[in-house]
Amino acid sequence: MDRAWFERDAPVVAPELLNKLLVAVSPDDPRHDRAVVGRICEVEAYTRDDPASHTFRGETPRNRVMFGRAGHAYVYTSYGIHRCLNVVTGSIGDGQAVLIRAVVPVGGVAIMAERRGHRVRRELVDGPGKLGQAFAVTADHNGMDLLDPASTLRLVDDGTAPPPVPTRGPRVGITKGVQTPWRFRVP
DNA sequence: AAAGAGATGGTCT
DNA sequence: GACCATCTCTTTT
Repeated sequence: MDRAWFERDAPVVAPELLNKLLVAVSPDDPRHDRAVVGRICEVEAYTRDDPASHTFRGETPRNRVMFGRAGHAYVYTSYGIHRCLNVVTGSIGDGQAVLIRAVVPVGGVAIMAERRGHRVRRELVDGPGKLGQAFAVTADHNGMDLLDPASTLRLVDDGTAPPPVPTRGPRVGITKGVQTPWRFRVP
């Protein structure tokens, strides 16, 4: 995946990010080979001139990386509890990103279950906070280059095409910009 | 099956 | 001091 691929507007990148792979490894974990893999099945786009976006009111210490290089991770803490993962898009200074809301587990399922309190497979990674748990996303991942094969958290294209007609609808969990249909899912 | 509330802490006003 | 890009558990139909 070329970085230029991500240097387009978030609403364009978002639907095309569907069916790409998210891979996380935990090198610090004493156990061997703790890789977790999921196929992205739900995303949301957030842009600068978007009242629901963290960048709507300009650059702050928190949203700094959203104004940085495309393909990097923007991790924020939601409701003081959850870590949510975004991929920065657009050009430097644009302040856009795509929130990864859900994946289909395809590898390391036992590890995800362990981190998630042994729930049924369907409930392992079907929300942004749950994804943060299952992939062990932390503030340390903020600003990480998701396109670097050496990164412990990265995006991979295994050749699977995005859905030709993704399910599209309003974003969830927001109070402003509710009408903008920038939530995309694999049908 | 659906609806409600508490948890919990950083960020911004 | 208010507001969250959420989740889980409990209570109510």
